[in-house]
Amino acid sequence: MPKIGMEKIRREALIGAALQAIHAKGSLDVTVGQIATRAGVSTALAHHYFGGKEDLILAAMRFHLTQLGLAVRSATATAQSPRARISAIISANFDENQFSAETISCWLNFYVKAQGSAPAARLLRIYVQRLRSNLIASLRPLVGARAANIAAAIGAMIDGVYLRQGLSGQAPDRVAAVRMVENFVEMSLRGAQ
Amino acid sequence: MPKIGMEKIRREALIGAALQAIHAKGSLDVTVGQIATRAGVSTALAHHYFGGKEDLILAAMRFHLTQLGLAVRSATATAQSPRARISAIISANFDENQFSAETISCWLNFYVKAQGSAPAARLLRIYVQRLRSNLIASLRPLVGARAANIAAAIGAMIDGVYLRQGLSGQAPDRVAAVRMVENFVEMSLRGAQ
DNA sequence: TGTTGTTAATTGATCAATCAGTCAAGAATA
DNA sequence: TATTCTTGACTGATTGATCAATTAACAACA
Repeated sequence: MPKIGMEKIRREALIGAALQAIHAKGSLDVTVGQIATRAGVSTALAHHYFGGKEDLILAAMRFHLTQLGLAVRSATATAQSPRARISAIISANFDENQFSAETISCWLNFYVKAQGSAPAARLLRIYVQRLRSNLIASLRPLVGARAANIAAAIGAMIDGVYLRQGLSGQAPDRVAAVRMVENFVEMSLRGAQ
Repeated sequence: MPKIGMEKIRREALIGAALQAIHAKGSLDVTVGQIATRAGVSTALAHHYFGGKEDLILAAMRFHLTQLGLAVRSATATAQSPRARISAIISANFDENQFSAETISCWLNFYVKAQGSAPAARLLRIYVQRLRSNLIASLRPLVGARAANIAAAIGAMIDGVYLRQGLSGQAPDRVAAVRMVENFVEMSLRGAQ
């Protein structure tokens, strides 16, 4: 029963289905057919709206990138100090939506995809860059020139926690994750004069 | 011109070729044919010696796991104190062989594979577990009960550095990597009483 | 030494399965 | 009717895996 203005609905459904499928299989090696079926449409329709598998995957990446961006902006909006902004950034990176089993396995797969796909690498670099500049902006008033190094370490630690969470097979522990990174931040700030 | 005793030679050649191919493509999505050609043998021979693609990939994982284990053991052998042993472990994880573009992209792919393959997950957990217990053993005399948390953070940071190195596309900077982790260790030890 | 049988090593050819992408035609709405 | 939406059916290409057949090394023996 075709209706008017289905494009947006279908695209969103297909992106959601792609993310589900990636998580379910733990790999980007999902067929367009599996994604389409999950979205309740035909393979041909997926191609019709996205042109090809590659573009569908990239759209799924962009979706998560946007979600994370929104979470960070929302969390930092109410922060009243540089220190509070740092905590808000960290907290947003580990919030319920980002630090879930499904999202984690998708990010992990995107990282691997980036090794062989220039567009995917570009998208991931946006994430890295954005996190980095957000952190540095908040760190500089507190630690000056050390901001860059500390930001890099925080970023690596966050990514590492994601990586290991994906491997553990256990339910993500947001509190422990935040505590680990916050502890590092505290030590880094204390180490500054 | 078949000779006797080729099995060991062929297996090593195929494992090496698999690692090269994985790095070259940046993905585990390499065909048995590509690997076999790189090793200078036929597809059928690869199957003959490894049973199937899965086993060949797992053998390649085991190879890196062994190499890393040897590097750590060799580095810690001469360490005269718990603190020195920690540095030796970190240094080994970032030595020339481990922290190379080829090895990094392989590890990254293995992490993803572990999400959908129980045997691969088991192998990776060996690595995580071994690093963890090595670190804790050396940390406990220095920081007591905080050892477990610090070890987890060090492990996450190491993995995170690998992850980001894979994405950067630049030549690995071992010195900077070691400095970042060592700096965290220093802060953690100073934070102990 | 020459002959013969046995085992190890290796491959070309091929199969069955899977998949991304295409297209023309059908169905619903305006 | 024109437009939008949707799909079944199909294809060209790829891939992991299999297997019968070939070649060479080796061993026992005459």
